[in-house]
Amino acid sequence: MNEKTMTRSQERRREDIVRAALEVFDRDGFEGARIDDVAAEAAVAKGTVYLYFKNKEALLEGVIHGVVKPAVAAVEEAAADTDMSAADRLRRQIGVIGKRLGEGQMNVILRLMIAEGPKYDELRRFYFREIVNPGMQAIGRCLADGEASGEFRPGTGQLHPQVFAGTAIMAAVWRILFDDLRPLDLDALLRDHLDTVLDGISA
Amino acid sequence: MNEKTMTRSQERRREDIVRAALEVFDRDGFEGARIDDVAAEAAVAKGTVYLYFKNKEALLEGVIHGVVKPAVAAVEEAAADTDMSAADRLRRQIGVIGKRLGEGQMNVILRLMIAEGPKYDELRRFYFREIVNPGMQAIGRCLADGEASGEFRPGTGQLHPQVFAGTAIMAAVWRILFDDLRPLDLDALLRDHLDTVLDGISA
Amino acid sequence: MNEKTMTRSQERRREDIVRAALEVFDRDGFEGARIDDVAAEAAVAKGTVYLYFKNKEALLEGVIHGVVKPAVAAVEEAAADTDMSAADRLRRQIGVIGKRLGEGQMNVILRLMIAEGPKYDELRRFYFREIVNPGMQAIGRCLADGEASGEFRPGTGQLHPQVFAGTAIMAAVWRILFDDLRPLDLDALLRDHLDTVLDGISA
Amino acid sequence: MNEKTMTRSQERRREDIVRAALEVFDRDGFEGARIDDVAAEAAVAKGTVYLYFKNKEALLEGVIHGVVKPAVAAVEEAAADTDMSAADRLRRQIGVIGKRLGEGQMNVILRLMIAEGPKYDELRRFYFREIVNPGMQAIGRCLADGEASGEFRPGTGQLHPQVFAGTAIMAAVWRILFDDLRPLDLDALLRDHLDTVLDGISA
DNA sequence: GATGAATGAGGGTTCATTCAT
DNA sequence: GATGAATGAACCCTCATTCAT
Repeated sequence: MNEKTMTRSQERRREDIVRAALEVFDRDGFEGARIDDVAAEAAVAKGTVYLYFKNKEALLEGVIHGVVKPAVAAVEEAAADTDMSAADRLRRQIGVIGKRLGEGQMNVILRLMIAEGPKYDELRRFYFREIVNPGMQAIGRCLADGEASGEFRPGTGQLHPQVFAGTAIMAAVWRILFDDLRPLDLDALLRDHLDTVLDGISA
Repeated sequence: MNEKTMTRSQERRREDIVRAALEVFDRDGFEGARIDDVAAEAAVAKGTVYLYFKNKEALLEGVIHGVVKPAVAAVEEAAADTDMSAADRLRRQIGVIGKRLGEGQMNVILRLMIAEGPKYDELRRFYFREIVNPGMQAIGRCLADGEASGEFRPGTGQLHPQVFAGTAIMAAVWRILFDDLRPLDLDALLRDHLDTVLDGISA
Repeated sequence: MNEKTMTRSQERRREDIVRAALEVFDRDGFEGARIDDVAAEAAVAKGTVYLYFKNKEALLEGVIHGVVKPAVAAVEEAAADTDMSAADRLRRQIGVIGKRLGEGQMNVILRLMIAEGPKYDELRRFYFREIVNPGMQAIGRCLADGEASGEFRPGTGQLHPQVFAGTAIMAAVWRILFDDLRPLDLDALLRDHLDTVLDGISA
Repeated sequence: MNEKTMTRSQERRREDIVRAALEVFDRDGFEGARIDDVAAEAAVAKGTVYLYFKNKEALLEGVIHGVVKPAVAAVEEAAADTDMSAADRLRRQIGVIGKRLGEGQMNVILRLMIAEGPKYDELRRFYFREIVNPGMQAIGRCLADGEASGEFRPGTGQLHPQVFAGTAIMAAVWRILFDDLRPLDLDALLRDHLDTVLDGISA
């Protein structure tokens, strides 16, 4: 099945399988997931999965790419908005990252990456290159711009961007592990975080 | 094998197995780990593993307990030190968490928890109860005490403790996934983080 | 697809498929051959193969028939030549068998027959009836005629024809298995064989 | 499972599996054989087969080695007997080969070699090196010795040994394919063959 | 008729767990 | 208690065959 020559209905089928795989991976983890279940969830025969993905690892890639690619667009779009103040840009940037990670699909991707990434080098590189690095750089630019404009105090541009993204990661991990034990108010958390760190860097 | 009636050498044996399992789980993940490999690494026969742990899940528990229990002590110890200023206590608290998560065994535990936690409820509860919740509470106490003493600005006691722990989690995840692609200076990162958030909450 | 009502181009298509199958069976064996590969080799779609052959076994039959039928004609033609001396007729007969088996397509057929024959009874019967038995009888007639005419010593007519065909079979098997390890000079081998056995039976 | 450190009962188990595999391979061919059936025939669990053979190919090797090795001894023993006349030595040599190939296990091996040999290079080389080449050389020595002693006519030493082994191969193939359609009297065939070729080369 | 995507039974292999020694 | 051979359920993947277009 050539990816370039897929018909409309084939593309839909491929998406069905990716969607099903995401769901099953979320429920059972990657190793624990059975292709049988993915197929059933996608309402296709087991063999059909292998028409679209050459093996289970390719399916994992498909799932991760499927979620990461649109997210890249969102991060880029947030970064492109350069009219606002540095603080507002930072708020927006962190907000986008936090929302994606704290809820929905990117949450599952993070879990898959942490669980399976160490075994699949190319996947780790892809994830770093496409989304993590650009995200860190976007934050870094906000910091540098804010310092340059005098909005943030001197030295802010040198801070690790991870300081500003950490809470979003924490929220994601919390959601994966403890959401039923102690639910987290994502918006309030991100607000606390931003208020605190922005106060910490404001001139 | 009753845990109460173990001889000295049996306890040592058990520890060998736990140590070996931690190593193999770190290398291959929990699902990817073979009991054969754990046994070989511990220099015992495969059947012996089952004398000390009734199945693979129990071995996972053993590994996690083995790392978490001493860490609990460290967190408690850090929290007990109430002579210092709130800021110093917070620095110390975050430092302990960050060091444990950013390097060494707790890093592996976090990965195991994120990967397998959703499948093993009791483990998640244990992890939350024993280490996460106490850690969050210890941070919360620092914040409340600092606010009460006027060291931190009003409202600080209401902030989510996750704001202060997030960077440590981020460091752990980074170490798991990207350490070879972009190494992280853990000390510098934690310093950036603490400087920023402490500035953000200081009165 | 009724074999009687095929158009010219359909017949050509069928032959293409048979030719392709012979090639793939030669390369991968019958069990190892994939219908996909046969179709690709014949430059038709996979489904098309099933328009001409109801299943893989029928394709095997088609391949074997396709090679055996013309060979039958050759054996018959060689047998029909009754003008020559018995020795010359025998030489010719063995030569035809040896050439067919030692090189080219009949070689592949022999391999397929030995590998798959035991599983496909009808095929074995066909092969025996159409080519093996007639071949043995043709040799037997040469021997009997030569004995009757005094050209061969008494008793020659009672000898097993297999004695005279064995070297050709050996050559075929050798070619299948050891051609790269120790190439065989087919003509020289057959000459040695004929010289020896003819000396052995000459009056 | 280390082959050197096997206990008596493990060796017996291994032999059981090899024996079972030979039987199933004989019945269904190598590709058609299911490990399940081999295990059942050997009265062990499927997994046990994999304790003794790392995969199906290794099992095929085990089967072939198991039959070829004792046969090598027989060929060597027959070749060692240098007291007899060249003709008797040749009779004996051909007899040993013919018996082995015409009946019993070597027959199955030949079928397996012809069917699967082309796919398993190492197996072909092993078979050639261990049994075919030594067999051909043993025959060649008989011929050369007989010529040297004047027992055989000049030039006999130059003849292809395959001329003398061919009928045995033919018998084997016949037995594989046509034994039910036209049974072969192996002893009579070999006698015919030897009488004929020995007459053909006698001085 | 021709196509090739879809199907799903089947089989090789792995590995957690058991148990006889 | 310690061992490691034995077990068999489970699962990924292949590929002959079908069938909607």
